[in-house]
Amino acid sequence: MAMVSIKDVAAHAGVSPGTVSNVLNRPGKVAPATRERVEAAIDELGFVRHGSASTLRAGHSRTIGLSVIDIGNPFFTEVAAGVEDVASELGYAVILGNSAGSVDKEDRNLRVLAEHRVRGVLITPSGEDPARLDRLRGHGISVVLVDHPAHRPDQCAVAVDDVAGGRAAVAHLLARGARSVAYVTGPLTIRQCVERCEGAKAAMGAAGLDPGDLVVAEAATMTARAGEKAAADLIAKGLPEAVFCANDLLALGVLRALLRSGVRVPEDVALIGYDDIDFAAASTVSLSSMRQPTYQLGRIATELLLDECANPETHAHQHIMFQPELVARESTQ
Amino acid sequence: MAMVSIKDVAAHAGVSPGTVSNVLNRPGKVAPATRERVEAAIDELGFVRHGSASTLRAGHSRTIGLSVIDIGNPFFTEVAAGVEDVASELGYAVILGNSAGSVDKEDRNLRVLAEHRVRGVLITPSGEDPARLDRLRGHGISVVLVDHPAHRPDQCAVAVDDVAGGRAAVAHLLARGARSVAYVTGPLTIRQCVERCEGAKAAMGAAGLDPGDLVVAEAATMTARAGEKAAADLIAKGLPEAVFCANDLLALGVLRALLRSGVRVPEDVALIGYDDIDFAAASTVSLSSMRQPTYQLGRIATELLLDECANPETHAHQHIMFQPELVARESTQ
DNA sequence: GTATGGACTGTTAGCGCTCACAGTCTGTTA
DNA sequence: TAACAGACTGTGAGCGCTAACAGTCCATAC
Repeated sequence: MAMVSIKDVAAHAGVSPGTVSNVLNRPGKVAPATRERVEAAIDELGFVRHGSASTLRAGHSRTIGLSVIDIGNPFFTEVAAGVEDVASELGYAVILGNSAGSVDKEDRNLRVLAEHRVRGVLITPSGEDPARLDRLRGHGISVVLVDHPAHRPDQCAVAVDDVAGGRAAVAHLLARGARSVAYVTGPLTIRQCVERCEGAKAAMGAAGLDPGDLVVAEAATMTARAGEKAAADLIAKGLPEAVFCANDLLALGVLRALLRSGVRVPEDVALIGYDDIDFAAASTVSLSSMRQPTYQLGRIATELLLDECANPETHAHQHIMFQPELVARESTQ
Repeated sequence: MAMVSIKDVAAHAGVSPGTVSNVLNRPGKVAPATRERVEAAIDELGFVRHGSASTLRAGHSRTIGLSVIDIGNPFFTEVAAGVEDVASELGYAVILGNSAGSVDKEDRNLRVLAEHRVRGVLITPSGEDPARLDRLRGHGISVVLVDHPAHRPDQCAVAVDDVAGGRAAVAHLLARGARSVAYVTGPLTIRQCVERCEGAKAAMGAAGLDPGDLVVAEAATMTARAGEKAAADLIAKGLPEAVFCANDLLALGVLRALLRSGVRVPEDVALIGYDDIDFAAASTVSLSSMRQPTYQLGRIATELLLDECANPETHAHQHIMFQPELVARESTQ
């Protein structure tokens, strides 16, 4: 309980506080014998550096912020795992912020991050207003966008090509012979949903079909339950030959509703999802999906961020755009 | 970029730095007119308090740590959501640590948390060595155990009764008429797996069966893939009438393997999982499971922790033990 | 006019650490 | 022997903020 400080360590090891600070931060600069003595003192006294004092004096912290839209979504969980792994390898702590889709909550979280003077922020923005992020940069906090294209050139961003993903998914359905396709989507306020839709229409056009014939069923949330409901609507209206869902949760819901209604997948209706979450492969009719390099997204974004922090002059901003990959399984066989 | 400090705000508003600090921390103590002037200055200058300086001087931060075993597991994700919600309501930031089941990594994470002088730590411990946690207490950091019984009386803990859960799950299977039961479990180094097993055996005994007849199939990980493999082994050895899985991921794997082998669920084999993750309800044969108040676990643990921080003298340590709840679905109908 | 008290506001001394710089000490060279 | 370089180590200022305390000012009472 007796808060042991660098001074206590110094006294115990018979050196000056500056030397203790050196063994902590620049161990090469201190004679091996001294270093060992200091390290022994640190162990004996159970000294732990006071991060705030260090941050205050040094002018920067060893902390980054991660702001995601929904920590309950396996997609973001995997991103977070990638972030956490890289950060922890490099001795950085991660402060987690969950915006839950609310721009207000996101703003509050960003404020907390700014107060902590985090070194940088990884964010999948909820809103489309870049000004809020520019404010962070005003505090010397670097920002890297995750699963979102860059707002500006002097900024890193790591994204996945959602238009290409939508195109590939629907092209796959059409290649199987389907001539009528429905797109079950989440709210069309979500950029990803819109772009996947664009891609889907492009694929229709490329196959000589009218893009306007794509049946779009918009669900309120991107959950399995919403998918079941959407499927019920489709059944009522008359089923298409194939269904493309904006994520796997929706697709699992659709799959379940179809099977219960006696519709065979893929014989009667082919089905493809998006994200390739673990459960896609594990469902009873295994689900075709568009795989995204989710964990890599987190890893690379973090590497870019920490490089930007470590080498502000030489750092080259990058806009990385991954291509999603088709994973064909039973549901489109 | 020009780091605006409390001093700049003071100068701009024509008051002293102490007054600015007062409007930040004790707004009641300052005259309304002055307060407004200061607040205007804060807005105009875009001032954001330097959290590290504040922490250093005040002696405590507004940050808590959360250390979980696997952020990829929906169970922990939901816990994290509960933690994040409460923390954010009270203006606390959450530093996330993922131990990935490694005691070493957990130790590293705890060290980072100690350096940050977090106010407290919420942890689902990987190892069973309480000494490591006691070291945190030595730095004045409160610890609340999550999904784990308390190590000591002067400590809060929030857990779920895993023995009762195992008992209820198997009792449910036996009540359906099953007379032979297999338990598909994760590594038996995991406390939860062991206790659910104990519960399962207790239920056998209570039904007049020999607890030693419980067939225990231990999988290397708690994933769907491991569940499939375990099911293949069971099929090879001869199927029991019912299967209890230590979590839903295992159960989904078992379900898939059984259906593919032409085994009907629940007609030929009844199946129950544990955790009641979203996908349990969404699987093709919907999965019976033991529901745990996961989100509440996170919320309540955080509330206890922050109460302990806010009222160290009056705070009463609590050991809360939730009871899991049986959710019967098609797989045990 | 003086005393008194209440309501604010200003002053000040660090919190624990880092970093630039100034010292010291040893061994080497002219 | 004196000068000097090289290798460490000590010194000290201060990062931005808070909280205790010491003013200041005005209204009221005597």
